[in-house]
Amino acid sequence: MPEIILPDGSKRNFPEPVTVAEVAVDIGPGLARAVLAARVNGQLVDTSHRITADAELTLLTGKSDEGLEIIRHSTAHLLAMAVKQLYPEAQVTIGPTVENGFYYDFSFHRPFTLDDLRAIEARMEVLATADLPITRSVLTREAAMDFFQGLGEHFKVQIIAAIPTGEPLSLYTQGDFTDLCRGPHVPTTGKLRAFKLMKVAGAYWRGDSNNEMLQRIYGTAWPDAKQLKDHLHRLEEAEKRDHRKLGRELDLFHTQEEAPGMVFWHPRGWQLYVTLQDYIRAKLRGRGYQEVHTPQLLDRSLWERSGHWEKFHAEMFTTASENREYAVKPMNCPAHIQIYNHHLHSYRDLPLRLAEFGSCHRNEPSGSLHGLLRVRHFVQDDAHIFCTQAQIESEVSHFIDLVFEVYRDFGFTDVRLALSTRPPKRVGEDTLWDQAEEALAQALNHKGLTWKLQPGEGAFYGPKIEFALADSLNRIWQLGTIQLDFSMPGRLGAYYIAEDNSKQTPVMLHRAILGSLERFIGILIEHFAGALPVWLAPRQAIVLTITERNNTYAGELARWLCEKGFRVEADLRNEKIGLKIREHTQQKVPYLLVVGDREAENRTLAVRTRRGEDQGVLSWEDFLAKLGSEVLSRAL
RNA sequence: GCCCAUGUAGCUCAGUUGGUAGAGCACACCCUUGGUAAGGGUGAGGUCACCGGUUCGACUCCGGUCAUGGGCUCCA
Repeated sequence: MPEIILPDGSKRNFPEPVTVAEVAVDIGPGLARAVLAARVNGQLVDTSHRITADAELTLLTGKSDEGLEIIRHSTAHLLAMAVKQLYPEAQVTIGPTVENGFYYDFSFHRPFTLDDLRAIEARMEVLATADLPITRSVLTREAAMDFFQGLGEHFKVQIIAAIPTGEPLSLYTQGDFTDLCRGPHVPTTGKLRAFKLMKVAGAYWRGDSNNEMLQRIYGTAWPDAKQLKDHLHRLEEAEKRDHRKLGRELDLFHTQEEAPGMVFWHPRGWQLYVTLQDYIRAKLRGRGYQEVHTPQLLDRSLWERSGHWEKFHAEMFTTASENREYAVKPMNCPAHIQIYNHHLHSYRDLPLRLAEFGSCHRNEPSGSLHGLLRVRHFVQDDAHIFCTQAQIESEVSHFIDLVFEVYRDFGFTDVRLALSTRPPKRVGEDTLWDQAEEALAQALNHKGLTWKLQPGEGAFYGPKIEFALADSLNRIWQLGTIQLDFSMPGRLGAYYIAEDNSKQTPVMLHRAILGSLERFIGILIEHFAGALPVWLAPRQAIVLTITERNNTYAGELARWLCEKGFRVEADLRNEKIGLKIREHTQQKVPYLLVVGDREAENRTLAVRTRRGEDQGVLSWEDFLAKLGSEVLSRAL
């Protein structure tokens, strides 16, 4: 006699055990059609699940996040079924859901082509239309192993072998296809109506680069056709703001074959770069930082002492000259320690904060390069803080404040924090790691911040706090970091004289706010879709003439604004005003200042924004004041 | 580094069983001096990524290299 409590608190009584599907029918035919799975007393189950005792029940449809997950997971099974029907020799492995969709990895003797993908998708459509029931069965681990052994699915056998003995395993069957799966799944394949296969890619079995390369097919799936269409539209929009495309269109930078992973900054891109550097310099002012600059090349022996050579020499660029071998610096810390070591320090000197726009080169794997977001030459807004154990928490705390302030200036308010702790391969005593991890956690907790623990993700020399943010498309980017280092100062002989006249090794904090200027600019471009706020825009305004009669006046105006400290150009070409408006709007210049005979006569300018708004006719001084206040307030 | 795809004019792209290349935009010159998202005409511009092979002949076929793109792995 189960009594079922629904999420709205209402109760329904049944004389005997009922399935989830039967409850849905009891509530209404619309829900009966829409229900995909359910949560019974917190447990996710299929609609065929029989409820035998009193229970809390939530019916899941495609409208809920959980329902959507189930749709995607079931679509992955549908994909595997189609692949097995078309290519019986293909071996199935795993098929989880991912953001916006799913993938399924197959082992196959040849790569899947785009034609294969189309054929598979067509077969999936057929199987979905056939509306095959999806049924669950439970087998012992041994029986399941025998079953997949019999099918010749060796990867599934390996998966089962990795599951602890004694656990019963569930299998899901639809038509002639059966897959090992925890479930739940939609009741029939007909519930899968809006999906699309997106791409095929390689992926290592179990994510290990020593293993076989599998064929991964990615797909997207949604509750209905409209949501699928919207998703595809969002992808198109994201493509439009790709920083590589905008970098070319806005003439900011380029890369070329002769310097893979290294950027040629064009005048406008470099203007942005310098603006960012100036901004960071201004932020460091008054916070006790001192800017330094160190060599690009340092003798190999220094990197051996720092420990980097052993761990990273394959990714370091080297050069030899006059019987010496140098490494192009991949990071700045050993160089900053040299500056620290140049003087004898008292505990009274600490904390000592050395900042550098540190130019670094890392020979990243060729396959990982990506526009400005993953490069081989980049400049970090780097700094190293030398301090005592006791000063760690306050230094970390001040840094967190600084990071939040900086991100807010760019309009990023959704900042996410993570604490990464000791990795398996590391240097330093565990007691040091205990203290270091504790100090970072304390700093976060004392500020009342929420943060995520990332066990094993720390650097080899110390734990770190990572700062990530969400951009206008809700994509997450990791930017800033503060890392504790109990190791390198000791290895490179840094010390200070403590209050008791003893020699002590300082703690070093590595920290960056933007991370690398290159990467940050890439993120900014995509976040703003190229329409940078006035304070960042390479060209803040452009003066457009109606006829060549107005050239002298336009030139005067542009020069005056430049002298006042703004980035303004004049477009004196013999072209129609419509063309000039179009071109500079596309170039996303914030303000277009139109001057014709009327404006020249009255010494005014007609203001139009890149968004097409007419802001009327202003005097020189009024426009200057407007520009000035927007730059000062960093208006977005 | 691994898997797949791609590489033709500054940009976006055509080029159909192998016979040394086209368009639009951009560029140059000329006409036009026009008031808020493309005025008109003429012209110039390519070692078809690079190297090698097959062939009488290769942008086209084959092999290799490099780069780019999408993933995987990695990311001090």
